[in-house]
Amino acid sequence: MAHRAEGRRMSDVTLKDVAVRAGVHVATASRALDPQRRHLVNSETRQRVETAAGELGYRINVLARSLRKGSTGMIGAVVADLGNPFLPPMLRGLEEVLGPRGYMTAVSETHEDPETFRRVCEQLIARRVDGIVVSAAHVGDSDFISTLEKSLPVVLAVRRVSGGGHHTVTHDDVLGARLVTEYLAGLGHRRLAQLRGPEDVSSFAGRARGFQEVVAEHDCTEIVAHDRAGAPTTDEGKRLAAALLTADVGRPTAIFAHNDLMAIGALEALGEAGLRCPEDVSIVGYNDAPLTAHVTPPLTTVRLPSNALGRRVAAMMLGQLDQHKEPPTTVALEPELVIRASAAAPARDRAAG
Amino acid sequence: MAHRAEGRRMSDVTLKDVAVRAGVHVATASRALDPQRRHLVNSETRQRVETAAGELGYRINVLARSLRKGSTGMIGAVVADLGNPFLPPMLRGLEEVLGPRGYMTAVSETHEDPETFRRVCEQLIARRVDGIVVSAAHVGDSDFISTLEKSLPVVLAVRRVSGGGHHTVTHDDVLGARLVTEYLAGLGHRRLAQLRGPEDVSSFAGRARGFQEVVAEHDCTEIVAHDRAGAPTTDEGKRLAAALLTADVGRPTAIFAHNDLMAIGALEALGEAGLRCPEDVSIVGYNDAPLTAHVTPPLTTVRLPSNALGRRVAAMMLGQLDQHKEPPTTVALEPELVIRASAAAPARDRAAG
DNA sequence: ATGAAAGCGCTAACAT
DNA sequence: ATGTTAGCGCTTTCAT
Repeated sequence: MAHRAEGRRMSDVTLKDVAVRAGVHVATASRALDPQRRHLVNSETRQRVETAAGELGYRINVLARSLRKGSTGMIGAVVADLGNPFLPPMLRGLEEVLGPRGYMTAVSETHEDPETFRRVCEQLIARRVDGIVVSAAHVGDSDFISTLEKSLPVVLAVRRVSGGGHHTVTHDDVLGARLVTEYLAGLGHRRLAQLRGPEDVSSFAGRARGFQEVVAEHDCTEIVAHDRAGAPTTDEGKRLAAALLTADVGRPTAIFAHNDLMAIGALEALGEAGLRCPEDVSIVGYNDAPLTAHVTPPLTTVRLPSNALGRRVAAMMLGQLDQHKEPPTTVALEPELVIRASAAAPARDRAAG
Repeated sequence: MAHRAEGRRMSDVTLKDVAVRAGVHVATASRALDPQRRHLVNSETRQRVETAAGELGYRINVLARSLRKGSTGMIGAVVADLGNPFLPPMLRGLEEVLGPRGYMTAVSETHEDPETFRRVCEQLIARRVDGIVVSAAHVGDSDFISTLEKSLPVVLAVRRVSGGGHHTVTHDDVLGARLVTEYLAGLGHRRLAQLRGPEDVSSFAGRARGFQEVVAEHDCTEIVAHDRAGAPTTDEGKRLAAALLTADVGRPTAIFAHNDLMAIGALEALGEAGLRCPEDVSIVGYNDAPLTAHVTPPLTTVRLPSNALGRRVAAMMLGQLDQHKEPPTTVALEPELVIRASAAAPARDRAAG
């Protein structure tokens, strides 16, 4: 822009310049260049304007347009951590449906920090995005989300907040955990444990609940870890699993890790304890992250329909953008158990014990 | 915004509203709310303005501000695929240095599609971002990048383009490949092969070159795959490796895969051919992606200083933003060989062959 | 079919 | 220390 360059830069070419060169009024130039209104202008004039624009290297100033029109055509996507394997497919799903409708998606990270989360959201509102997709919420963020909703359309993706009342699309984490736990119980396991992720994230809370429901229904025993993961990482998984393996109430025959990283950590802990998977202890993960099929043993885990989730989120956003005043609903998409080799029937002697 | 809501929304509160409520002129309100100019206003008046702003839930309209000031405080980051493991740390590096300087980073994906690439860049320029970080370039994009540079500061990250002449920060891929290949040669391997990624991406081109340099220097033989990967995926790696293992010129004793996914694919191909790694064939990957330490055997690979790269990129961007007219330079950051278990000395009989 | 004029919300130069 | 005025680049009535 002018303030920074000595000479005029291409982006400094303005609609007025184009109009002058084409010998028309800016209003006409504006019409000629807008797909929506080009039919209002003589096709010959339009030609002239288009040529002029091309020759000058004109690029519309979306800032000015947005200011005038009151909308930016931007959707902000706020995610906790781009390292999460389900995010790329989800973001792609968003683009796939928002893009053709003329919206551009901009992704920002919070790194799971509440303050950054708020700052990023405020920032996006200040920039007048037309809507925000929040995939970084913690369960206690309900009031804050309500605040945001006073300013613009919001859709919660992946993570819900307590209380409901917001437009949200999540994975069905309770179901996912039930799938895992029922599979384990069906295999004959009775002494089960879970490696829990941070409970202020609805995904982990849901998995914990699904697990416990099934444990209760099948009269299994939950071997409880005294601790829970600070962050759901490989190291934390290893630490928690190690504690579990030496529990004074006896060790579990199967472990449900709330995500694949912790499952891999548990695998490591097993190895260091001289135990084998799945012969001595079965392990199941969650997310079906890349490469989980290639660890040893290949990890049984849960696959999430993340691309579909992104598309649903986008559809819900469009609903709000288009003024369909649908009441807030939360839809939960069904995950799928991927059976590989890290879980098997418990050894005879242990099952009997 | 007004056009979409029936009632007035919080974001529709304007500076004028604040000024009226505080009983001052908008200009005064503007000053009072700007950290840079608050000292120009009586502290008592400032109080009144701040209170009024707080009560009304005023949020500055960055669109209007940017239009007036001629800069947006936004930096666009254009990446090929968020699934790439080196991107999150790099993006974080960007934020870490750009954030404190008042810039916000917005990430967009191209999915490796040239048309999307151009569209996204144009879009960002239309939105008047202050600069673009391009991490999705193909080697032939030099002219296009030059075009962009006419409009705004550009820094190339990770991938360079042919011809040079742009501000760029990359990983030293030639060095990385040399590290791998020298390690392999040092182990005693003489019959080497590489699994090449798409050659229109500088990273892969560099790795191919480093590999071939060392092969020539150590009088090794490159067993050439007739094919190359369309996309550097596990499946492609498996396909290429399978072909290599049945090559009529005899199979290699070591394979350098241009990334970890292809290396894992090669591991699979080995397994299906009844061969063991590293006893029969050594395999080395690239990127040190998550979980590569946990596959069997743990993958020897190359670790990239991606966070540092992001920070350097940001610094280079700030240099341009701050008008230091440094000439375009390209800096290449050194990667590091991570020795695990997928590469070992070749078996005696094969080494002799 | 085109032009004139107003204004989106803000900041900067210039008064006072 | 505060108010006045102009204008960033565009779109949108309203005239013609």
